[in-house]
Amino acid sequence: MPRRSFQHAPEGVRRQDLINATLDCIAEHSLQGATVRQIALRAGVTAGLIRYYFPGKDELVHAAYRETMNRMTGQAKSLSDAYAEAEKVTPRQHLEFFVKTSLSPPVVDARTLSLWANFVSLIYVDAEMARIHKESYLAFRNEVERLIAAVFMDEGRPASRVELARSAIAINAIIDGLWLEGCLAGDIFGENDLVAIGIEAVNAVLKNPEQETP
Amino acid sequence: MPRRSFQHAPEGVRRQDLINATLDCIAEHSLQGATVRQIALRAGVTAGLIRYYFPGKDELVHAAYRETMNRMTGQAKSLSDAYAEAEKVTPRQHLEFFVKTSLSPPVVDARTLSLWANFVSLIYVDAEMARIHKESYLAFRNEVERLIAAVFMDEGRPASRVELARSAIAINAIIDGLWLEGCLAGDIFGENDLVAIGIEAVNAVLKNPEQETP
DNA sequence: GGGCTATTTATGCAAATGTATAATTTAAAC
DNA sequence: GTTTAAATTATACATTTGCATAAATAGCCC
Repeated sequence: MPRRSFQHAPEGVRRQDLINATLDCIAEHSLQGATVRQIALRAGVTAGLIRYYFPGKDELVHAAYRETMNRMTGQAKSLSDAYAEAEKVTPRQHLEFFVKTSLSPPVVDARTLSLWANFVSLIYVDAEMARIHKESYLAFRNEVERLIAAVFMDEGRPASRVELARSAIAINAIIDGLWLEGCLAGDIFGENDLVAIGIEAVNAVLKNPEQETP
Repeated sequence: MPRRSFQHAPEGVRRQDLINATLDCIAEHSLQGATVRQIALRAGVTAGLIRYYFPGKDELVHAAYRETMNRMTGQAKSLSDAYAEAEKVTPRQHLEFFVKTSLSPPVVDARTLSLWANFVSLIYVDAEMARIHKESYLAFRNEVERLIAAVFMDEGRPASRVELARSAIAINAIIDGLWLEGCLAGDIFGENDLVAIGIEAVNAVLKNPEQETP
């Protein structure tokens, strides 16, 4: 009885295949359904191979998490940066486009949320997952803060360090919250609604220069 | 060798014990760590008993999810309703208090987020979990909409049905997003910061009567 | 085209998991 | 005090899980 035939995969692609298969399994059947056998089946290899590319299943999941976050933040950032570069836009338009990208597919997507929730569920169990989370969270928030700082600067509004941070937190929350709603109940409102509401809310928060009413 | 001694539990308490034990296991060790044996150990009973109170493990998890969402939305709603009843407050103050409650412990809490993420990770796998999610999500959003409608009414601002819905979505997003940030990175900003930012952002969104700039 | 090494398959294993079932104990009913 | 029904424990079972290891294959180097 001959063994099944196979091919040697080129540099790095088998590794990537395994990561993609892991993401598929997690998104569709949750972590419980992402067994080494299911992952291997999906990747078109046998289960043993996983341990050739990764020390263990945990490390494969770590890699899958990093991949997911890189895709999510990368998508929004690179798309809106390319847009800002191509056309001559104001910082405010740049920020708006960033919001729009963050609130449109494929960032807003049931599958993306499923992956995200599965990974977040491991943050309190696995220290490495916590590290990856913290890293990607700060990356996203810094990006938001950068864009807001540019808006303030451009519009000649001096903003203190803490005021800037507060705005970033609020706007980050708006994006995150709408992203959640869009992913979870995407069928309820149309895609454009989400973007419009997001931009409107962000502008409302930014418009708020004086606060103290004595 | 005698069996271990035990007590008959009063009506409903054993069931509740099992649910609480399940929540503990999930919060601390994720769904993977919430095995029937671990749950039983935590509840101080033996594993077989679970199947006396629940048809299977799935149904126990469903019950645990319902419990969690009831606690979360119940907390914010009942606390702020009691507050509104006790003192004579304006609808705007009522809304602010609701925001405050939603952005303070125990709603904002690492454990709560851990539970929530674990449950959400099952939404796409388990139809009953999806039902529970949809139900509790709509309950929360309706509550927000109700509070906002009262504000509009009180301040004599006629708001169309869709305008109201849009405000509710945006404010809901602010609460959800800040809740997320607070749970995930609670150490970064103090508890009061979160509430202050939330109220400020909500007011900014509400302040925004006219939109179209021709 | 014959070796050589990296890559891949195949098989096995011990531990863990959800569930089923029978035996036993508690405590309420009478 | 017995009887009896409900609550609980104990044990067993078939599957599944991650991992280890040995055998086999593919494709490059010379």
